[in-house]
Amino acid sequence: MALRHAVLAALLGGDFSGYELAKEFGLGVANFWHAQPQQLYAELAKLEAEGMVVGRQVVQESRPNKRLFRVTDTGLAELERFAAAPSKPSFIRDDLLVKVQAVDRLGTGPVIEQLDARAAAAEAKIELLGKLLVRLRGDADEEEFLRRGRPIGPYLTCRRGLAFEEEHRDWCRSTAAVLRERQVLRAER
Amino acid sequence: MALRHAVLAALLGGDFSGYELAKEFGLGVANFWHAQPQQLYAELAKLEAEGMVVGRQVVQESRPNKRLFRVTDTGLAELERFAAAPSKPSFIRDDLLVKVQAVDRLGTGPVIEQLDARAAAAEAKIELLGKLLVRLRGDADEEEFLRRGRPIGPYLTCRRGLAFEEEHRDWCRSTAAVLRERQVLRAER
DNA sequence: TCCAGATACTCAAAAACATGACTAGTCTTG
DNA sequence: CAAGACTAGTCATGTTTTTGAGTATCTGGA
Repeated sequence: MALRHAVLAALLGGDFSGYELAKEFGLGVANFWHAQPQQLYAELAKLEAEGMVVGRQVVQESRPNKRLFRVTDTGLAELERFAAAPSKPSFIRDDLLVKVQAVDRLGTGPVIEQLDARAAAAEAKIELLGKLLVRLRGDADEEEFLRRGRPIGPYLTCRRGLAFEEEHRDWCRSTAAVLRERQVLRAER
Repeated sequence: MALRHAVLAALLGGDFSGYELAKEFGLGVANFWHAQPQQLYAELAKLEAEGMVVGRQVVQESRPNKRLFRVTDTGLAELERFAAAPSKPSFIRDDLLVKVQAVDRLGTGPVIEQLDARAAAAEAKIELLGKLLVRLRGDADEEEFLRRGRPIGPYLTCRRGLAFEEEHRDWCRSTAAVLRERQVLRAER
């Protein structure tokens, strides 16, 4: 039920085509929701049918035409309703954690490799999000921006994404270190 | 495709019935996967049909009989295969973050309330996980347990869950504080 | 003694999410 | 100048996850 709201929330940041929206979902929006492009096209079509967004054709030369979508008052009202309704709790759901859970009975080599890869991926994302934060707040310093800057929503969700990635990286590193040390100890006996 | 592996990994910790497994999924396993009881019963039936687990009837007086499941060698081999395959990246997907994203154009009151509620829920879970960690490591101190304790898998995933909840709580608190301060500033103007 | 809650499951349906294949022109880079 | 990536989508199918309702017995507390 919430993909639609994620789309509406993303469209508050400007008018986007399905294609552009997909790119947003690859970066900023990825901090709170994840979806394939096909899903977005489908959802936009539904939202338009329900009057939550309106699309307008933009004719382009030298590349395919596109349809830009804008949130309507109906859509904004729906978001307002959604914001006041209770949220469901959020969980982690992660392949790699399943593997770590089972690590006592499994070969640890591949798991350690994947932990390293994940840590590196998280590190890259941290860099990216750091830059995104700077871009979002312009030339204000953070404290000042938090007090008065706009838009504040995307900034706050981005901070959450950043903290998540940092935590993720740290856990991957320390877990890989623990498993490595145990490998060494086992080899010694 | 990974629920089955989460079930297998959970069953490594001992033999469980569907009902007991559901309780595991409410606590320790919740740190890396989430599923409804109905899903678990269905998955266990499939896994049994495929020979990944075996069930045995346990007759009980004064309460319904149950079927305990154990992972077979086939199941363990499947876990091994899974552990060596590449993992998909993990994302956050959270209703509340969607609301925060849109907060510039919405009434902030309900969002702040929900942030407070979430922070409190996270705090409660932190307590719980703290206790679970102590129980898992017995009387060893943490450093020693990480080096030699067993089983280490559940301990490591539990640490991840704990770090996640702490980060979540902190973000909820600081975000609520930011939004409150901005409300005050807006009222003053 | 009644009622809520725990134990132990089952069945069915709907919603959400993921995957793969396809079209078709343009722009960039080696 | 060819290969590959980018723009801008569509269509179909399959899997996973969620939601709701139901059954039946037993225990513990007001």
